[in-house]
Amino acid sequence: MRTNLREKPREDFQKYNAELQEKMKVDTLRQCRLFRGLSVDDIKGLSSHAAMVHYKKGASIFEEGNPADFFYVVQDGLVKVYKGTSTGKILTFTVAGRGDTLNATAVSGDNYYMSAQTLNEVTVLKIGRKSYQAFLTEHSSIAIELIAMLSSRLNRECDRVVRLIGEDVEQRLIISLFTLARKFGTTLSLTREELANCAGTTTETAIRVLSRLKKQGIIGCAAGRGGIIISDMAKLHDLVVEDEGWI
Amino acid sequence: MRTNLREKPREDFQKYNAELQEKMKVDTLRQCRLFRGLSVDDIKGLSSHAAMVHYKKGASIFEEGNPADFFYVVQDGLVKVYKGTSTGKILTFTVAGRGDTLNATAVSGDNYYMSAQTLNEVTVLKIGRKSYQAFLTEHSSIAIELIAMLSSRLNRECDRVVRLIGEDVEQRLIISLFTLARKFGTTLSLTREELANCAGTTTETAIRVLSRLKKQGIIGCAAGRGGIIISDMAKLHDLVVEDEGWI
DNA sequence: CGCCTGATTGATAAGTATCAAGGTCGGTGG
DNA sequence: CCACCGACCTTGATACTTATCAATCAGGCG
Repeated sequence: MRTNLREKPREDFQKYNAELQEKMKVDTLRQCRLFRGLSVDDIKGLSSHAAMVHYKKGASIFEEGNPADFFYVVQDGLVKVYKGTSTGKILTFTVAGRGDTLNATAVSGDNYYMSAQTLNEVTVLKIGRKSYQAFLTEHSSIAIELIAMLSSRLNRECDRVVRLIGEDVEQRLIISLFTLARKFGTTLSLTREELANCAGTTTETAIRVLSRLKKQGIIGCAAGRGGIIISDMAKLHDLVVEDEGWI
Repeated sequence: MRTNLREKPREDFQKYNAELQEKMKVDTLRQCRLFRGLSVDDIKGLSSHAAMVHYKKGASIFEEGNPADFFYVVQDGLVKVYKGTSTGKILTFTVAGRGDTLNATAVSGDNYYMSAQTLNEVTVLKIGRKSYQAFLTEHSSIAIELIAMLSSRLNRECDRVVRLIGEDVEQRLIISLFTLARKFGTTLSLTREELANCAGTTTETAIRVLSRLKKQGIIGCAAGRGGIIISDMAKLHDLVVEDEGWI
C-alpha cells in the first residue's frame, strides 16, 4: 500500500525531530544556574513540562502586572527584562541570553513583576507555573541556589542604586557597556536606545557618550545601525570606577 | 551570718535580672519576620547565643567591607543601614527599628555588604556568624521565609531603581517620608540630612521640599532640630504617585 | 524610489547640586 | 547664670549635568 510506504519515513523523521528537540530543551535547562547541582534525570523531568516557543524581534513575552502563568528560560536570542517608570521611561534590568531565566527570582506575587521583550529572533522554554513550583518544592536543593541567586541579584540592584546616586551618566553607560561586553562579547547587537535604557538615560545622551568613546578609540567606527563594537576592552575597563574600594 | 543574709537577696536579684534579659531577647527575636513560624523553644535556643549590646547615638555597628562576624537584630532604637558612593555620598537603604534585622539578607559573602550606624540610643542583639548559620541550617523552614524576604527586598530595590530614574527628587522625598511615617509613625526623629540620604539627594534640597510641604500644611511647624512631624498623612499620601498603575 | 527606523548633532531649558552666608537651638564650661 | 560653641536648619545665588526639542542624515526594505 502506498500509504504505508510513505508513512514509515515520516514517522521516523517526526520521532527523530522530537528527540532532537527534547535534547535541546534539556541542554538549555542544564545551563541554568538555578538547576546546577541537579541530576540529568531531574532536569529531564522538568524538561518534559517545557514547551519551546519562538518569538520574532520586538515581540513581548510577558508584561508587568499580568498573571504570571509561566516560567521562562531563554534558549536562543536576546531578551530584555525591564520595568517602565511612571513617566514613560524604561529601565532595562538585564539582557538575558541563552540559559538565563526571565523570572526565576520572581517568587512572590501572582503577577509578572517586570516585562520581557525580545531584542532579536528568540526561542524560549516555557514552563507552566504549577509545574515549575512543584519542581521547586520537590527538589529542595534548589532552594539553596535560589537563595544565592536572590542574594546576588539583590546586591547587584543595591549597587545599581548606589551608582544611580553617585555616578554620572557617562560612568553608568561605561559600566553598562562593560557588563554587556563581558557577558555577550565585544560585538553587541543593541541599538543606542537599548543601551540608554540599560543605563537609565536617553538615546541622545548615550549617543553623545559613545561619540566621545569613539574618539578615544574605545568604540569601533563600524558601529551604527543597531550595533556597538568595542574595540578596546582594556581601555574601557580602565574607565570603570570601581566602587568596591578595597579589593 | 551576715554574708548569708546579704548574699541571698543579691543572688535573687541577679537571677531575676538574667531571666528578665533572657525574656527581652526572646521577645525581640520573636518579632523578627525571619523567625515567624518557629516555636518559642526554637527561638529560645537561638536566644541563648545572642548578646545584648548597647550603642550610643551616632555609633557605628558595622561597616561595609569588614568581615561579617555577627548577625544583628535591633532591640530598641533606630539604625540606618546604608552604603557610601564612590563620590562620598550616602544612600540609606533602610532605617531599622525594633525586630528588624540588619543583615539577614546578606547571605552570600564573608563581609558586610552595607554599613550600619545608630540614629539614637540603640540596643541590639548580636549573634555570632557560626551560631546564626547553624541555626539556619537546622531550621530549614526558615529558608522559605528567607526566600520571601529576599524576594520582597529585591522587588523593593528594583522599585527604588525605577523611581530614581523616573521620578524627581520631590516625589522621592515624599515617598521616603510616607514610607518612614507608615513604619515609625508621624513623628520622625530624623535630621534633614538623614531624610536626604534616604531619598538620595542633598540636605539643602530636602529642606526646600520640606518647606514647600510645610506651606501646604502637610509638615507640622514644630519640625526642625532633629525631627519631622507629619501633620496631614492623608494629604501626603495623595501626593504619592503610585507606579503600581493597576491595583 | 520612497518610507521608516535608527543615528547624529545642535540649541535650549529644567532640575539639582554646589557654594556661600547666616540663623536657631540646646548643651557645656567658665 | 551667661556666653559660647557646635550641630542643625534655612535661604539665596550660581553652575553644571542631562533631558528635551528640533532638524537632518544614512541605510535597509518593501
